[in-house]
Amino acid sequence: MTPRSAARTPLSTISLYVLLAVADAPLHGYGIIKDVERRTDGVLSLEAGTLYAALRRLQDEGLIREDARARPGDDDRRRRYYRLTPLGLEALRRECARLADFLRVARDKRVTPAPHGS
Amino acid sequence: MTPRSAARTPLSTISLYVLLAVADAPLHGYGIIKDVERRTDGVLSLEAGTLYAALRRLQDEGLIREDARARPGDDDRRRRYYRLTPLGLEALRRECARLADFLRVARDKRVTPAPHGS
DNA sequence: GGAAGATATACAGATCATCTTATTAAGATG
DNA sequence: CATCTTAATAAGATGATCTGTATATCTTCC
Repeated sequence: MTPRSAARTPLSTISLYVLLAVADAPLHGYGIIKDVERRTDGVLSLEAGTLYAALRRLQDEGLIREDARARPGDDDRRRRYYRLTPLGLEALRRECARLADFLRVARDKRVTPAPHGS
Repeated sequence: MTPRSAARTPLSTISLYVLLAVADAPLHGYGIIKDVERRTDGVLSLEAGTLYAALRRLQDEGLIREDARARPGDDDRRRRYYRLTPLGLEALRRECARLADFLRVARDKRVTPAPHGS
């Protein structure tokens, strides 16, 4: 435990969406592509080559891992399921904090409207 | 190149921080580097080559433009000041909305703690 | 006023993530 | 069985970023 090794930061936009896609439940590659597409309204549409390369890197960095048991017995046998590791969750949280900081500055600079009174 | 409404999306992390740095007032290249470094606590430290290449791209896309008049008369003459264009502000706002969406999903998935309640 | 060091921009080459395209194969549809 | 969609993988191209170097200016100090 105590995974002190910091992942490369900041993570790329694609990596962030991949981590988010598998944050609550294991998901397979093709499902991740569709999940990201849907969540971003098509703004970020991952090509297969991009996604599977990213999955390999994220595995190598220990942020996700394959979870063969996550696939139901009656599911498509080609599917390979991935889940977030504790290290991956930690990285995702750290990046979320960075994004929140970014938005806070944007509000201070009047780029985005303040939540309530200005 | 007549930059029409849609900038390449999503913008890279570096581009986002550059746009944010010049969002409220014109700033010169070296100042942008220091601004980004400070804001991210050193997580994102731009090399000079990276920054000036990014500035050129952002100019080509019409998201920023050089503003010679922004330099005070008694200021370092080497400095070249850049400011956000209306198109750049629009792009930055759109990206902020995307980041906010991302964080909303992260909260829903219990990656980050909810602000309050629920 | 000359040397030294920090500031500021620019450019060239290398690296690596992402894009593009193609291939293979399993599952679904008719 | 022919075809479409789903699913994963690989190879080559592209392009953003990284590394290092060069050059010029400004500041400081002796």
